[in-house]
Amino acid sequence: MTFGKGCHLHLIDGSAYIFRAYHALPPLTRKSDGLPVGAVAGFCNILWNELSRNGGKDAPTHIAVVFDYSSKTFRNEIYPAYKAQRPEPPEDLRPQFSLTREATRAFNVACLEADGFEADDIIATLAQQAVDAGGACTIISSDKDLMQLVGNGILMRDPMKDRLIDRAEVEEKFGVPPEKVVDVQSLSGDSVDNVPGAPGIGIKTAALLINEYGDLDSLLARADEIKQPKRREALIQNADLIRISRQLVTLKRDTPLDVTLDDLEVRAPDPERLMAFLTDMEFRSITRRVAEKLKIAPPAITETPPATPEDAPRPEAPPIDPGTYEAIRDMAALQAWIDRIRAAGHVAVDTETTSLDEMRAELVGISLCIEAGQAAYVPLGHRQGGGDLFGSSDLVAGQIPMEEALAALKPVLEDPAILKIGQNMKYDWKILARHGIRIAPFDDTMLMSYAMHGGLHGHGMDFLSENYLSHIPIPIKSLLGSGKSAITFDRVGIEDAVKYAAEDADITLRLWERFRPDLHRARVTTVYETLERPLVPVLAEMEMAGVKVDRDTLSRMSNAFAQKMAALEDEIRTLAGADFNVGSPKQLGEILFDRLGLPGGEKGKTGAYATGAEVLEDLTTMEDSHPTGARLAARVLDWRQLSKLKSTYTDALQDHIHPETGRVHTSYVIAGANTGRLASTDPNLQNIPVRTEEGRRIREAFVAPAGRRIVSLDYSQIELRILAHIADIPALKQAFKEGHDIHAMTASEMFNVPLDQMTPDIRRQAKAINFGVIYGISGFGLARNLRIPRAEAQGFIDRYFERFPGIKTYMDDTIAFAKAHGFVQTLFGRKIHTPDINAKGPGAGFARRGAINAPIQGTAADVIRRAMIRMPAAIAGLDARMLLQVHDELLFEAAEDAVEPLIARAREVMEGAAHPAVHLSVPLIVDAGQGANWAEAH
DNA sequence: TGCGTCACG
DNA sequence: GACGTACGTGACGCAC
Repeated sequence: MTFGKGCHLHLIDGSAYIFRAYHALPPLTRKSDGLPVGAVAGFCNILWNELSRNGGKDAPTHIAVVFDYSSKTFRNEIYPAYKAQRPEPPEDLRPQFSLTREATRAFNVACLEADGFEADDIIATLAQQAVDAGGACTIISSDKDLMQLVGNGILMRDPMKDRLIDRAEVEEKFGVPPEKVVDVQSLSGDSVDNVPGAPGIGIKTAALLINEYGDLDSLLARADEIKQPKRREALIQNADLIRISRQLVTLKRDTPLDVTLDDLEVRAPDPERLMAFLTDMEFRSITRRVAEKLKIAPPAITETPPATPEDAPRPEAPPIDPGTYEAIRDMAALQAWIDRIRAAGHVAVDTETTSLDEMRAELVGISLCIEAGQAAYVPLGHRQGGGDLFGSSDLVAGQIPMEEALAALKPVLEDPAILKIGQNMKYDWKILARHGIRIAPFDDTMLMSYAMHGGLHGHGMDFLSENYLSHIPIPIKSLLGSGKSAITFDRVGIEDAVKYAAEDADITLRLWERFRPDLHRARVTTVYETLERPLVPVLAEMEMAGVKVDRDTLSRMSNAFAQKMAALEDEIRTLAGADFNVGSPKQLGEILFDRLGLPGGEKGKTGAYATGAEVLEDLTTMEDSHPTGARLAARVLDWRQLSKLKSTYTDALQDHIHPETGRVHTSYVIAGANTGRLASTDPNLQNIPVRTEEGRRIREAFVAPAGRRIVSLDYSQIELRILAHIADIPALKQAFKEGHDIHAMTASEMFNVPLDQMTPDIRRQAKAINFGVIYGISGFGLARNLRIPRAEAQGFIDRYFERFPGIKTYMDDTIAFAKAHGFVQTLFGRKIHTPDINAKGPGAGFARRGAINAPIQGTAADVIRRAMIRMPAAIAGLDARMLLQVHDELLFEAAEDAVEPLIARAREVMEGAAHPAVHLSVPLIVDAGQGANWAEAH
């Protein structure tokens, strides 16, 4: 039904519901595992009451529940203090936010939120759309901030008092009609939300003034006419603040939304899905009430607490049998599946393509799964086996035309009320984005596993299936072959493809069913929902944007390197007196230590001499005793540097320039690094040289297109700042607050050297110690790094611990925590498991240092993830985009006149990224640069 | 495929 | 008392 005259939209203020439910009910926890669910129970009750209200003339034809997305909105850009001193939600409420959204979907009601906007803005926008379309709208809320909307077909209803709020009611509260509520609020301000207003003027006075002068602008223009001196001055002095206040309190009626009114049509809940949710929450009375109303038998709720998550009772699922999967070959069959998906409210999705490179891959088919064992595959791009010289060939018959199938699936994949489930969703998201489809909302089983099992094992589907479902999936090699004779998926026969592809969707769905309750039990729902899942579209957009790389610059550098290398090779062979492969460590070792008889040759476990940079650097100091060997070692070091730069960078990067975009598109691995860091692959753009002058020039090839600039922002000393906070070191915190040179301060403290007598060498030693602390310092490691005797290094460490005793306490406490729990945590709750922490032997050292480092490195990783997730909304409207992340640095490309505002906004987001979840006791500082290329910007 | 090496934070 | 060690990554070439 198209929304129009006679339609009635109900908009429920979900966030207000949650807080009301939370405060109205005693703290209630789920019996089996103690998960706090009181607010969810209250929310379900209110929502169910709302949905079961008897018809009548105000019965909704369309309905949605609207939530706040986060505490940071566009209003913070206008006025940073806005809602800033809002208290943190209580600890036992936080995990319930996501559950209420799940509840909303379980009731089959559209669940809306928008990054950068308040729920009130979405409500204002949809209400306006509803009346513009000739329909009516009822807002279910008692929030006074929404009262400005009342009138012209928009009503409010207080859900608690069950009372209508009409124009008269608003006028009673504010002393003015709804259209002038904004004017009154601008003057009176709001101490709870930190809206400044004019000091000394409350609602009563404000209404009086507005009624006298007509509206706010007239009032401000004629402020000097006010008789009372205090009021007059308050208005004249604070005219700007009042205008800012107006911007803050005025609800945005044109919030960008990805749904239309038609998407919000009332749908009956799917009894099975709703019951599954309610029984999973262990809500006895609501389950019974809902079951009665739906005329079904209420399922039993088991309350036996599981001994461990692994022993939790699992619902019976049929065995995985690829023989039962369906091939969807015509629109009728596809439509039937779409209907089933809509009824289920969720679907596991997997795309099959011709390549693992999302920017080059062509879509071949899509598999779908609604419940365990119920899976299907839609072949779209399968081709005849042979093909001509150019690899092109005809499509196999019996496939729905791709555009037609995608047009039918797009509304489902983008429907806010249908949850899409994937394994490594960033891949499928990018493939479908290239066909104009933006998947939302979604869950990702890989990221769920990462949040729960980080540090325990990998999170690829094959491993997860075998480990958690005891099922080994069909190997892709059995279809594609391997090596030179490997084929692409479009050449796989459709019958085989159905089995393989649909099985993947089936497995994904089963993993999701299993992981969903586990996520709550492991207390990592917030990590998953705030640090993992929202990163997917952000990274996908960055990867698709790519970074422009200038081929000519790289090519010229490659040629120059080749010439220098050839000259070095000649010299090396002359010095060696033999022809050998300089690139072979084995041959080089034999030349140095056997043929030339240099001392210090040590063979490793493979029987080869070690020839690493450290070994060669030692040899270069033997100019007196072994002049030939010393010079040979020096030349090899030079050659190695050039060889690295050429093979890994100037040559390889050229091969990664995309033929159509002319840009390099890396791929970030979200669930790769144990600590929460991202990893960059194909190519790795997180290790582009910078430490040597020659290497740094490679960054000149990373350029901005004409008229644009590269902008780089990076956190200054973020890990040391986090260490100072976590370990609570007053001296370090003080130094950061006052903006001192932290390494110099450390040196001064440790070596009793006044700051004005600091030498670079003493500072360098202190810097090495500071880094060593982050890495889980050892006397041996520090000695090797500083090239000093081990006893001396140990003396430094002892002294450091003496001066900063909190560091030692942090280390000991962290190890003890890891031994007791089997994991350590970041400030944001990310868990990093430490399975080897109780190991005996040399492995124990690694595990201990890893446990010390992980909370620090991981917290820094969490901070920049939070910044990245907020960044798109923060820079919306600027001609600028985020391109790369390098652990503590974000790289952007921007139009020249957008550079300044970009730096201002991005810096604010990055420096404030820990808020509001964590209040760091040290400031985070971000440095910024810009230029025509990365070398200039950094 | 494993190892050594070396690029980055 | 000896073991072996700074933390976290990915890509390349060689040797098997």
